[in-house]
Amino acid sequence: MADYTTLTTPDGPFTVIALDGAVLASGWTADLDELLPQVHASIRPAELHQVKTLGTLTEAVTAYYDGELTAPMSVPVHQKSGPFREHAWDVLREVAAGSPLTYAGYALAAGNPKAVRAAASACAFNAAALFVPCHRIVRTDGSLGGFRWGLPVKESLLAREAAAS
Amino acid sequence: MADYTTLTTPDGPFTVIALDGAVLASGWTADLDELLPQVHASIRPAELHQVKTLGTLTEAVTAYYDGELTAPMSVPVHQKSGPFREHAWDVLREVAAGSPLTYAGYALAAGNPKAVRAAASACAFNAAALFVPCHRIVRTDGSLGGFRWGLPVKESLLAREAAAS
DNA sequence: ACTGTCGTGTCCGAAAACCGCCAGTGAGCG
DNA sequence: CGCTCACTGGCGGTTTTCGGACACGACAGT
Repeated sequence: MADYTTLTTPDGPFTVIALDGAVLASGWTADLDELLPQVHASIRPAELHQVKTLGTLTEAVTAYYDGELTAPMSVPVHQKSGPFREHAWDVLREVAAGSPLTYAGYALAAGNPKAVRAAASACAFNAAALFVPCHRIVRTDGSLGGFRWGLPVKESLLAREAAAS
Repeated sequence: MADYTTLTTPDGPFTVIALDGAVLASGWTADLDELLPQVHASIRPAELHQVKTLGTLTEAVTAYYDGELTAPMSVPVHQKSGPFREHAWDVLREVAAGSPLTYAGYALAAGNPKAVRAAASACAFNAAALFVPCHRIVRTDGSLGGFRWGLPVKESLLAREAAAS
């Protein structure tokens, strides 16, 4: 039985699903059916309970939009996959706002320069958007690449982080 | 971190691995490497700690060999598999000593008369020998069938239980 | 009698499909 | 000649799918 809440942001409604104080999934949508399937089947909650706030988790989001860009990086996140992805996600949380990485650079940082495509998969299957800042990875040629929650949101996030640094 | 202990029986050394008072695995061997792989990977303990006794668990075994054939049936057992097997294991614990069942009869009792082969698999993958009395299932033609700990042990157990009833 | 075939649930290994990419090509254009 | 752009093949980790293997027994065909 996990909790969820939706809050309003400049980029639209942002929903967070959490269990035991750790984020299971999050993204710019108000639709749970878009969010739940991203949670690895083995830890997917059977039931959800709507709450007004998730304490430090929701605070981190509002803090982020108030300019404290590092706030979401320190909340616990719980997601499962293979060894490479899990490590890659950890690495991703160390990437600083305002200095985006290319997919190739990200693969390198994750310890396997040749695993570019796998690194892109790690981004694609990251369920905890914002808390694990997959939006900070862009293509080598400077174009944005993909984003589950829409490229406009990715662009907005990057612009906000670039402006603050 | 689970506990284990080995005790001596008329049928040879018998080892029990237990966690939180429930049997994880057991069998007529003194070799942990024969026992551990039987525990479902998702609940397999990383480390083992040898103990002198496992309290009621070891008492149930000695009681059994003293003639209290039902003693092992009431100790908690913890093992994981698919729905059919888990149910089949529960059913198996209700089979009385001294009145062995055929594999076919066992499949029937487990609720799926056609799943004879699956029932045999349930026996084969039962990790908690004696506590879940898979030795009480024999072939339709009266021959013993298989037994992970050696057919002589299976025969000895059945003879003991037949004599007492 | 003896031999083959199928049914059933679960696990295991191998193989294939999937991808939020990228570097190397070759054609088209000014 | 220099540039862009569309196309292609290759890259690696994970998930999904598929085919076989089993502690057997009933049945049909030799």
